[in-house]
Amino acid sequence: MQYDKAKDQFIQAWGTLGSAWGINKAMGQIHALLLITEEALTTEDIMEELKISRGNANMNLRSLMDWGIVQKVLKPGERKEYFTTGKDILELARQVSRERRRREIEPVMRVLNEVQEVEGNTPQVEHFKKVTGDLSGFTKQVDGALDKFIRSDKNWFFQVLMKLMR
Amino acid sequence: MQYDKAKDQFIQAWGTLGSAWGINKAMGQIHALLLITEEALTTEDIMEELKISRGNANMNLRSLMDWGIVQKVLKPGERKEYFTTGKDILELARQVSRERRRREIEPVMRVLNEVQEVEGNTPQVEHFKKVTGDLSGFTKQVDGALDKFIRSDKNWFFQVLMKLMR
DNA sequence: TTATATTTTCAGAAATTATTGAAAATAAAA
DNA sequence: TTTTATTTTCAATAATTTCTGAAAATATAA
Repeated sequence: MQYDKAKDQFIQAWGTLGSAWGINKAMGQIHALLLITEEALTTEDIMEELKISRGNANMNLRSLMDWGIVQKVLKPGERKEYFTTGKDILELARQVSRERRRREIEPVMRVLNEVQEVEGNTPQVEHFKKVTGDLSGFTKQVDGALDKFIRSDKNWFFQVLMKLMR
Repeated sequence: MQYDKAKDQFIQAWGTLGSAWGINKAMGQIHALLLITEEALTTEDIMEELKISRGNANMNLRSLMDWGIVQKVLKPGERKEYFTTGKDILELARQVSRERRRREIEPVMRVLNEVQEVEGNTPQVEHFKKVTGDLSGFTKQVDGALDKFIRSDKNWFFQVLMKLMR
């Protein structure tokens, strides 16, 4: 397979995966492009490669920086800003976990705790408390494991995976 | 907190969480409603509770059945169809994992394998192979662990979580 | 200071996704 | 069979999200 073809397929796939997981397609594509490019790129490079507008590129680069997975690089004596992303996949997974935990798991846990305060002891209410309690318990467990993963080092992760597989 | 308020908050939160993870809001809300309702519900019940149209309810119920997390219940002597969802949260997580694996992880792994076949040995191509190779390796590991989880029983899961936490 | 390069913003347009509602299809009952 | 209940489909519409492009803001150089 030709490099340009492979590159395009990868960028496309990364964008599609993003969409399926609630991430803007362009955001996924920019990330993919930065991943496979060793050097940092300018907004214009990205606009050109992905055929998107300046506004679009700028907005999604900002989002990626908000997620903490893309960094601005300033080159001495250059006026333009360059962008790059870390190439360590495990660190990437860790950062995405960290953000999703903060953005989605935490709010859901807050609601689950709140609604547990429901009044009454009809079967209906009891069932509601049971289900939301179960969800809350499960979420807490996952959250704890995720926290451990986020704080962990490379070795820990692979050791755990090994344990899991046996 | 009043039951109706708690119920509404929970349904709302479940819909929002769904959206953030690439699942249609109404789908999440229907699932939430079925979760907290012990008895099976008809399409009309759902339309009324969530104030959505028949088409919408029908479409999203079908999607939920495609995901394997909602079941049709036929009541003897009744013409209407009823719908319900399993109340076991761990089993729910397992089923969602199973489907996401099939729908998203598998296609991505296929692409990652394909693009590894890229020709050339320029630094650019070498870097591309390195990054997609790393991604592929990471994905395989996660996929394996997920597979184990899907096939596992309740005890296994909690034992693993315990190990993870210590 | 003024000129120039670069980034950011944001209103409007385009594209995508979700929803409605009524007609068509299906299935059970009479 | 016909009638009635119920589900499914789908074209039209609405809502939401994404994208554009040009103007405004910012920053650097002259």
